[in-house]
Amino acid sequence: MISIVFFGTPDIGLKSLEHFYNSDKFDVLAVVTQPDKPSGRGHKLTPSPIKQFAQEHDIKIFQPKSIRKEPEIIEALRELEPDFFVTFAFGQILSQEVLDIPKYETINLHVSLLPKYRGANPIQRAIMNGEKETGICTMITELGLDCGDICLKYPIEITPNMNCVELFEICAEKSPELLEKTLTGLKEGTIKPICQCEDGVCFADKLKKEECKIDWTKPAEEIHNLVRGVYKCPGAYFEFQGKIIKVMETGTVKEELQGNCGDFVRITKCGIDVKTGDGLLRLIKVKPEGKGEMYARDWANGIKL
RNA sequence: CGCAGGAUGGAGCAGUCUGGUAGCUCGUCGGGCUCAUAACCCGAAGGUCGUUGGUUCAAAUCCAGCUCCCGCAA
Repeated sequence: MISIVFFGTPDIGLKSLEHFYNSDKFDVLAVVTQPDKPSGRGHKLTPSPIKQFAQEHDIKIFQPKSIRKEPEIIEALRELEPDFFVTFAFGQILSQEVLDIPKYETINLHVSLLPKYRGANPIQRAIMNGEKETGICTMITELGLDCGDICLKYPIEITPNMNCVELFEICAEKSPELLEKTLTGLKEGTIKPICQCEDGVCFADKLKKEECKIDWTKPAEEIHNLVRGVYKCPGAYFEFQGKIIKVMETGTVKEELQGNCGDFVRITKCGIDVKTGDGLLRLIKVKPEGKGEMYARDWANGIKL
């Protein structure tokens, strides 16, 4: 029996927490998650998905504003005498004092092939940059940003039209097994964590809203990568007649037609072809402000393009 | 009580202000044209206008409640 405390906030970690909870090899002593935040329409106070799971299954919950500055919570965690801390998209930086609590280690799961894409938005950034492959890996948590020694890696192929939500799901799906192998391997001493090579380091900065606005002078391929990289969170968009039009699904067309960048140069059953800096971008599904998701063709139809 | 928009045949919309026969562009089905088509022509089916109540001779339209969808913001 391996005892753990799970640190996580969004739903990408749910499957992993669930796996630990249901496994008879693990004992989830507690969950640490971000405080409830006002969210959604009406700004209602909403608990994190991890907290909701913990509530439903009577797992002890800690919600520090900042775990480094709350000695009572640190003390309470220490009294649990856990074997491991597991962090997965927790959203707060731990202190050395916290890292030292577990009997073995504090393990972080990061959704990239480190040392590439350290930081906040590795999944989206990998797609935006047109990567063909990414992955998940477990590491010994150290004070710096995603810089600890690597335990295990699992590569994941990024297919040409995959969007970030699909990739999120694959990562969430594959994580429980990797975490389990990591913890059991570390406990048995069969895993020797390896230092990250500093050569390939790059960072996945937090997404800014402005980055999601489509620049039609860029190549179609690049815009396509943006669209699927930021799909639904928050979504690539452009403005049309004063309204924000989110672009949900696109394709690229290797063809050049007369027109200026951003012009709708052709409308067919398949969608709206937009002139870009290089090639055409085919809008397949869009979501106009205040409306639901719809085929680009239907949108064009309704506004009589 | 954070700020808005919306619900009308299968899809996307107009009509609502100023109450009076349900409209447009697509799709579907049938027929025609064409070497052919995502093109064109002819015809047809398909809607108790989100829901409940109120006002009225008469409500998609005006008034009130409810449900659901959804953008911003956080």
